[in-house]
Amino acid sequence: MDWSIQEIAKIAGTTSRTLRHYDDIGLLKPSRTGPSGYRYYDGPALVQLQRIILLRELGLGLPAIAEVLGRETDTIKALTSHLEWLAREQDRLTRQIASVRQTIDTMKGDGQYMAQNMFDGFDHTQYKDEVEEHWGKEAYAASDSWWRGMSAEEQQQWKDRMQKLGADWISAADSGVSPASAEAQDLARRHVEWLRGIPGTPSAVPGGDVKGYVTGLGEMYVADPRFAANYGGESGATFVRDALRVYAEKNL
Amino acid sequence: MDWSIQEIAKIAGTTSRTLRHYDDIGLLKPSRTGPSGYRYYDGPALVQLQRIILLRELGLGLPAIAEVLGRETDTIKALTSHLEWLAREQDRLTRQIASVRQTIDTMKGDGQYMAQNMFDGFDHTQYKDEVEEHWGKEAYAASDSWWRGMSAEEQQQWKDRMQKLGADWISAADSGVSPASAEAQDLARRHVEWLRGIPGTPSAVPGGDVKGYVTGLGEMYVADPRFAANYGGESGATFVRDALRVYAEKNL
DNA sequence: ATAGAGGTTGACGTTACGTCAAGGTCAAGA
DNA sequence: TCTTGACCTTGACGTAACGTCAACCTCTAT
Repeated sequence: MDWSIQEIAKIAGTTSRTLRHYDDIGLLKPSRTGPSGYRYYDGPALVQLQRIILLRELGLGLPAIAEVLGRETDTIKALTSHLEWLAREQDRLTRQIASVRQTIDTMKGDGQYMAQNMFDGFDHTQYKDEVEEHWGKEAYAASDSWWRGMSAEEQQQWKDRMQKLGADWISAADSGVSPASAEAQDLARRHVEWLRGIPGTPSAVPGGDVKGYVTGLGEMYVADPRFAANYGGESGATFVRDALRVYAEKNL
Repeated sequence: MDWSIQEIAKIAGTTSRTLRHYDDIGLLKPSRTGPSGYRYYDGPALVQLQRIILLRELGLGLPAIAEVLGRETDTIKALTSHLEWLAREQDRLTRQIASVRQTIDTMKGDGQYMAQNMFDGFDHTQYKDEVEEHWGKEAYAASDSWWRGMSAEEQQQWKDRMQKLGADWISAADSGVSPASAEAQDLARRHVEWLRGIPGTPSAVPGGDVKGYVTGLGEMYVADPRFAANYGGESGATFVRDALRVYAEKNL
C-alpha cells in the first residue's frame, strides 16, 4: 500500500514540488517508481518525510537534515549547533533593530539624541564596530580610553564644545555665506582644532593624513543622517563638508 | 576629481563587485564612464554610495533603498516598515528557539517533559499552530476549552491516565510481543477509547474518520520525537503505530 | 474512446553579491 | 617604445529551498 506524490504531500502537509525537490537532491527517494516515472511513497517514506518536515520547521537546512537522516550526525548535536546559530541570528537582529530605531529617532529630529552622543556624533559603545571599521581598532581603543579617562565634568565640557560648534555651523549655513567665506573657513579651522583633540585619529598623530581624514569626515557628515543631524540635516552637512574641503586644500 | 571603482570601494568600505552590481541594477550609476568602459565616481556619487551602505547595514533591501533614493518613499517610512518586519523576524526566531530547545530537551529524555505536557503529548499553548494545522482550528478550540474547563484535579487525573497508558505501551513493546497480539490490541482499544475523550478530534464526533485519524496519529508518533518520547522512543512508537494500524483495520 | 485530473522533466525567478574566467587598458620603468 | 603588472570589462555560475509556468505524457472513470 502506497501513495501518489500528491497524496503523501497532503498527508504530510507539504507540496508535490517539495517532494520532487527532495528526490532531486537525494534527501528522500520515493519507495517505488512506476514504469511511467510516477513516484510512489510507502509508510516508512512517510515517516522520513514527517521527520524532515519537523526538522525543517525547526529551521534546519536540508544538508544538515540529510546528515541526521544518514546517521552521520546525532540529531541532538545538529540541533544544538543549530540553536547556537539561531541565538547569533537573534542577537544580530536585536542589534539591528536598535540601530534602526536610533536612526529613525535621529531623523525625526529627536533633540535628545545629540545631547546623548559624543565623539563627533557617535556614542562609542553603540557604534563600536562602525568606528573600528572606518578608522581602525587602535583608533577606537585610543579614543575610548581617552573618553573614559575624562571626568563627567570634562565630558560635559567636551559635549558643550561640540554643541557650540554644531550650532555655529548651522547658523553659518543658514546665513547664506559661501563655504569659502572667511566665517566658514574660521569654523573649519575650529573644527579641525577640535578634531585634533580626539586621540587615535589621524588629526591627532604627527604625520597623520589629516587632509584625507578631514575631507573623508566631511563626506561622512553628508552621507550619514546620524552625523548630518548634528549640522542641521543634509544641507547643513553639505555646507560643512564643502567648507572643510576648501580648508583642507588650502591649509593641510 | 574622481575615483576609480576600486578607490571608492575602499573609501566607502565595500567591493568593486558591489559597485558593478549597483550599476547593473541601476541603483548607483558611475558619474562618468571612460572610453574604455572604465567606471569613475565623483563626490556626490560617493555620498549616495555611503547612504546606500548605511541603509544596507540597517538591513534594508536594495529595491527599498532605490525607492528612498529616488525620493519616491520617505526614508522614515521605509525604515519604520522595515522595523516592523525586523520585529516579526525576531518574534519568529524567538519561537523557533523555544521549539528547538523543547525538542532537544525531549530527546535528551527529560522526564519532566512528559509530566508537564498533556493533550496526547502536546501542550496546547506551546503547539497551538501545529495542532491547528494538523487537525483544524475547530479541533484546537474545542479541545482547548475542554481542557481549560477541567479542574486541576481532573487535569491531573487525565495526565495520570495518559502516563499509565504510555507506561503500559512501553512495557508491552519491551516484552517482545507482536503488535497484533491480544495484549497490544487491548492497549490499542484503550488508546482509542482514551482518544474519544478528547473533544474536537475525529474520534470524538459521530461520523468522524476515526480510522484515518488513528492510523495517521500512529505515523505521527513515530515521526515526531516529541511524541515518540511518550512511548519510549522510536522503537516504542513504531510498536504503538503498528498495533494501532492493526486495530484500526479490524475494528474501525 | 475521451475528458479531466494528475504526473514528468526542464528551466527561470528569488537576494545580493562572491568568485572565477577570458581578455582589454593604464601607468610606469627599462 | 616596449613591456609588465595592476586594474578594468563583460559574462556566467553558485547560493537556499522551493514557487511557478510550460510542454507534454499518464491514469482513471465514464
